[in-house]
Amino acid sequence: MISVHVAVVLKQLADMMELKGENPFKVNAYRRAARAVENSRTPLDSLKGPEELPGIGKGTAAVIREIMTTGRSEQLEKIKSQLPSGLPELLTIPGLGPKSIHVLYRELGITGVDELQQAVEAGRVRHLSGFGEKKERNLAEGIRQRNKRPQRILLVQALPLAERLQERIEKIPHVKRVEPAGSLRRRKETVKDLDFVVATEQPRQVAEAITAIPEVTKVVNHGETKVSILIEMELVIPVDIRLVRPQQFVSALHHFTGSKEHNVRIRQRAKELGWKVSEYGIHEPATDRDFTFQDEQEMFVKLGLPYMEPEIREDRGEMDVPAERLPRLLQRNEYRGDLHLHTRWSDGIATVEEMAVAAKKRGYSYIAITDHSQFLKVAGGLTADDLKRQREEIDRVNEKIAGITVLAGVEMDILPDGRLDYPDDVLQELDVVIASIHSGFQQEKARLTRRIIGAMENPYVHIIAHPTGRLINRREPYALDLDEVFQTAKETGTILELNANPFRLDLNEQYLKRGKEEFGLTFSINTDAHSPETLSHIGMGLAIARRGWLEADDVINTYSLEQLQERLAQKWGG
DNA sequence: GCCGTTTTCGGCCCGACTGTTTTCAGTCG
Repeated sequence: MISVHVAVVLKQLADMMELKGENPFKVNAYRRAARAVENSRTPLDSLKGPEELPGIGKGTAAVIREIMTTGRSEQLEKIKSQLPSGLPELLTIPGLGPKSIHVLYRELGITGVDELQQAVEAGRVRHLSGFGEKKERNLAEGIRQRNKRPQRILLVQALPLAERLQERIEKIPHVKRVEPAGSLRRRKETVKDLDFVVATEQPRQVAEAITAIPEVTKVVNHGETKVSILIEMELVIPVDIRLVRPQQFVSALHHFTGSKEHNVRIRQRAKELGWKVSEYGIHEPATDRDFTFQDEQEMFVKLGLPYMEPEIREDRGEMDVPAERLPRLLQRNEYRGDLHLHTRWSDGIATVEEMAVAAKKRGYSYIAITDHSQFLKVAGGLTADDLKRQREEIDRVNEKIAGITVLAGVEMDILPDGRLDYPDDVLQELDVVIASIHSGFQQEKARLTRRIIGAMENPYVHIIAHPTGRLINRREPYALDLDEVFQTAKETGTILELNANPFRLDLNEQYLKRGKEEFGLTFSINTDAHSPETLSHIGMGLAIARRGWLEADDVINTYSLEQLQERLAQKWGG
């Protein structure tokens, strides 16, 4: 985890140097170094030296070594002592960048958001060079927006909104094609806004029509080829729409799908080949020719690259590994069964049979019923005796319904003191034992880590559910030494879950990638569904798994029932 | 600060939009 800390410090250093007005290329060099450290398949302490990573030379390597030995950077401390501590937070105000912050600080002595707000209200900002009345008003609005702190929108909420809006735009005359792009297309766990690319020969007319959509509550920007609006459907969400000619559509779609970092690498690549990539196509200056494409595959081929799915376009190695090392990402139809489901026996709303029928409809070959254990009284946790009676019901369902196998399992609490909620002789009787934490979130890192590791060391515990306990926008992950957890998972053959609940998505994509690449771990993707409807959340889980570079072999839910049982049994072998 | 089958110096991804300027800087994605 040392790499994570080093990357954080390097990014801080870059931010502070930017505010100080350092050479932007120097600032960028530190940002690139931070990314290189973050995305390296090999952790820093396993390298001969930081210089092995691309973009890291003598200077940055020395800073990294310092952070690795002392935990801090003297250079950063020094800049921090020169610049007021409130400046970096000014960067979070939309429309305000390092240059303007520098002027505000130099001319008005502004060192924080509150002071800026006062200066704006007093009308002192408009007189600065490069500022004016309009800019001052925009700043006031920017501060308001920042203070509202718009939460990022969950992917599961954004997807249906995007679909509805897409249908709206498709109906506008002269629209030839419209597709969502941006982080939504890359399937990030949350999105800030929706991006669309529209193909049309009549951009002005179409732009007009878009601003006239009834749900549009505000037109933020309205240029020749770009419209920014606020849409109010179930919630208010910013939407950016780019209008291009039909032959430019594919390049524009690629460009606005991003990520920004991926695009930078793509353009560098093109430049090496003597071309220029923009949202309009590939330009060859030598011959003054322009290339456009029928689909994205064609564009990647032109650049001599293998096709990269939107989910991995993050500059997290996809541009650096050889084509054969790019993952064959997990597909929806490879997923054969959900291993973490609740029923009325605890806090679910459906019966075992109803869950089995719904799962069969989705084409699954098996499921596991894993209700809560006795400790979780608020959720109606089951006693050992309840489990026996539930097993009888599961047996009956298995006899009644053909074509799907229902496994008997449990989601057992790891108690606050680290003990497990059932003795081994109870666990031994079950097909699938999931262990998880629902209490003592505030405990210290060592203690929480020990609780999870203790559970993994039990020979009957197959899976650790939602390992970090985070809830997106609601609760931070609890303190955990994940390196230790990953190491123990590897040694004991314990499987870690990617919980597909849209608020959890836990493990997150970066942990999945690291767990796979550094530790060779196997994962299980489960919905934790409490109703037949929420079985559909598996889509979110699959999306995050793909963003974590997972392939079918990395996920036990793609195994046949036989393979699955064999893999679960490996736990006994240690 | 980093980097080099054109380079050890002079570059470093590209374009739209806004608001401030009268030809462009700053910000954003």
